[in-house]
This record gives sequence, C-alpha cells and structure tokens, in this order.
Amino acid sequence: MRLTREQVVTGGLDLLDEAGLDKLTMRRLAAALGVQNGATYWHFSSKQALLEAMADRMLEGVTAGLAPDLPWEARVAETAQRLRRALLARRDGARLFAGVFFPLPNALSYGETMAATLRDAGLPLRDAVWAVDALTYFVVGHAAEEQLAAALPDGGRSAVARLVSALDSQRHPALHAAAGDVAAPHPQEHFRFGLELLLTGIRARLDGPVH
Amino acid sequence: MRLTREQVVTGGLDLLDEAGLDKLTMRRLAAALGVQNGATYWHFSSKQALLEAMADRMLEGVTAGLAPDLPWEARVAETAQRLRRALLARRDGARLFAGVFFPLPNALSYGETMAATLRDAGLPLRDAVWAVDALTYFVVGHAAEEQLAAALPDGGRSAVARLVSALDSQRHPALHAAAGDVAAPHPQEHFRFGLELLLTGIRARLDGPVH
DNA sequence: ACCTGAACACCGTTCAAGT
DNA sequence: ACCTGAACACCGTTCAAGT
Repeated sequence: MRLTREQVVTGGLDLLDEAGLDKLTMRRLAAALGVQNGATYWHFSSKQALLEAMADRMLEGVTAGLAPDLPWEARVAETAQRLRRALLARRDGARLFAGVFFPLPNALSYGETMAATLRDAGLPLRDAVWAVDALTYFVVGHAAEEQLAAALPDGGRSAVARLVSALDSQRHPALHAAAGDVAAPHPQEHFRFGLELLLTGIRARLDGPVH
Repeated sequence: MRLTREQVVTGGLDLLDEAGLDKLTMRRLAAALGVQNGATYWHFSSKQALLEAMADRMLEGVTAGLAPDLPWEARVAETAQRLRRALLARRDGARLFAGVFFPLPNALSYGETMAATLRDAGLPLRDAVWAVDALTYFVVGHAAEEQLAAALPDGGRSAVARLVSALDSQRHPALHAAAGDVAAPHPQEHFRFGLELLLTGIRARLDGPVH
C-alpha cells in the first residue's frame, strides 16, 4: 500500500516517542516508514509542516465530550488538564507544541472552548482570549519543564542534585531553603497550584469591577 | 589576541541578532570570529554549553539596583518586566532561554529575588517558589510568542490574516468575534493583563486563608 | 499520483598535529 | 594553552527519472 499523509504523521509520532524531538529526522522517519529519503516530501512540503500536523494530531479530542453544565472553573480546569495530558502523552510533546504556530484545527478548538467558557462566565471577550493565552503559556511551559527534567539522565535526579548544590545559602537563601520544592517532585500538585493562581485571578475580575 | 570565553559568548549573541537562532551555527560563529571550525570547542564543550552561557549573559543585571522598599506587587512586576525586556532585547531571546535548564547564575539571581519578595510578603516558601515558576512560564511563553510573530514575514501581519480567515464564525464564534484581540497588536497590554491575573491570584492567597 | 536515486549545501563534533 | 586542518557521521531539501 502507498503511504498516506496520516501514516506519515503516525510514523512521526511513533518516532518521537522512540527517539525524542532532537533525533526525529526526516531520514530516520523515512527509514522507519520503509521508504526513501525524499518520499515524505511528497506528503509534506517541509519538516516544519510535518511537525505542525503532528502537534495538531496530539491535541485530537482535547475538547471532545466535555460536560457542558459544569461551572466555568471546572470547565477551564478540565480543559487545561486535558491539554496537559495531551502534551505529556508523547515524549517532548510540549516542546513540539511550543515550536508550532497557533492556527491548527484542534488547537483552535481548544482555544474556542476556553474562550467561550470564560466569555459565558461573564468576562469581556478581550479578557477571555487574553486569559486563555495566559493559561496556555502556563500549561505548555509547565509541561515542557516537566518533560525536560524527565528526559535528563536519572529522570533529572542528578541534575536536581547539581541545582541544589549550586544554591549556596549565602547568595540564594530563599531558593536554598526551598530546595525540596524547587526540585518539584510533585508535578501534578505544582501544576494545580499555578492553575489555581490563574483561576483565582480570573474570578477576581468577574467578582469585583475592573480596577 | 587570542579568543576568550567572553568573546565567544558575545560573538554568539551578535550572530543571534543577525541570523536568528535557527541559523546560529558553530561554523558561522567561528567564521564571524575569524577562526577555524573547531576553535570554539576549546572554550565550550558543546553548542548547548555555549547557548547556556549566552542565555545567562542575556539576563545580566536583571536584578541589579532593584528598589528595596517597594511593595511586593511592584517588585514582582518590575522583575517580571525586566526578564521580559532582557528576553526581547535579542532576536529569539525567549526561545533561547526556554531551551536551557535553570541553574545559571543570573537566572538563579532572578529566581531568588522573586522568591524572596513573595516570601517576605507572607507567602509560604513552597508557594513562593511555585508562584515564581508560574510567573516565569508566563513571561517566557509570552515573549516567545511575541518574538515568533515578529519573526514571521511582514512581522506576522500575513500570518495573522491567515489565522483570522481560518476562524470561521460557525466553528469558532468566540475566537472569531475576538479576532482583533487574538491578533494582539498590543503586546505590552497583553502582557500586563496576564501578569495582573497572576498577581491577583497571589494577593488572594495572602489575604484569605488557603482554601 | 507517488516514489526512487542521487545529489547539493550544509550541520555538530572530534582530534592529531601544529605553535 | 590555544588553534588549525581535516575528517566522521550526519542533516533538510530538491528533483530528474522511474512506475
């Protein structure tokens, strides 16, 4: 059977999991698909175009079947969690997503869900989309750091040790004292904390008048 | 005169401004420095090591001379603005910074300033460092997107047009209606909005008891 | 329409040998 | 101590030619 666009995307994501983003090359991908170097270029005009398709595929279903009657906080939190899970589901998923520009179908559907939820909650439209941006930077940045740590030798344990030992208590008293939390072996709790910060900020805008 | 480590870093940052991160290669850098390919490898063990040194150099002075008697909101906002300006000061600065892991002197000094300010404001230490993480993801993510848009042909105008036209009002009513704000031709205002969201979230933790 | 074969113009990194 | 020269093992992309 001949190669399809979808098969190239699937092969790309499989190779991503196996090799990581840095070793995801068009040549390795061609080899994994059992075709010659140039073959993928008939389906995608460039590596960047393929990466974009891969990023969008990762987000497939992030907004599917979201309970419609939840309070806005729960809807936003759930959607953010889904984006997070989608990014974490594949090796270097967050870095892949961050390297891609927005207007992809599933990314738009994610943004639409978030923005509509906040608009319906009572936020001015401009504030709603801007809040979505802030939420998205947080989710992606957080996931990227989590995956970066996980990709290090030892799952980051030795790098964390280096970090802690670099924190001398003279120059960095606060960070030094917080070393156990800087290391963040609680990614999910760490994530909830930041998400809650943003949700609280949004809630304040809905309650009080804009100052 | 022989090459110094500092000269290699400076040359790297100059080349970054001229060529952008994707075209910043060790070979181009060597050429720009008037030296042979392998020469930079005597000063830096790898490209990654050089990129880290460049990232830290970018942050030089982010915490210098910060007024000590400001209220915590102003200190945090000022420090975030300084990180933002440092990243925006060089082409692809945010992307460069994002690709690097934390424990660099100036980055640590930034984190220490932020964390100490929030701790002194009354936040538990763990919350303080986690809030710094959230703030940093936001600043870096925001700056990265701003620079990505700026790097596109037309300064992003044509890409924004593509985005807007991809937003059909059936599938994406909220985003469609907000098209003028999605485009975000107001980066500084957009930045202040997200920063304020986080500061408000932090303020709520200081005022009310933790829920 | 879809792919092969082969090339073009690059990369990061290493390392003996020079000074 | 610091750099050159030259190589090794790769890249993304293009494109005539094949089927």
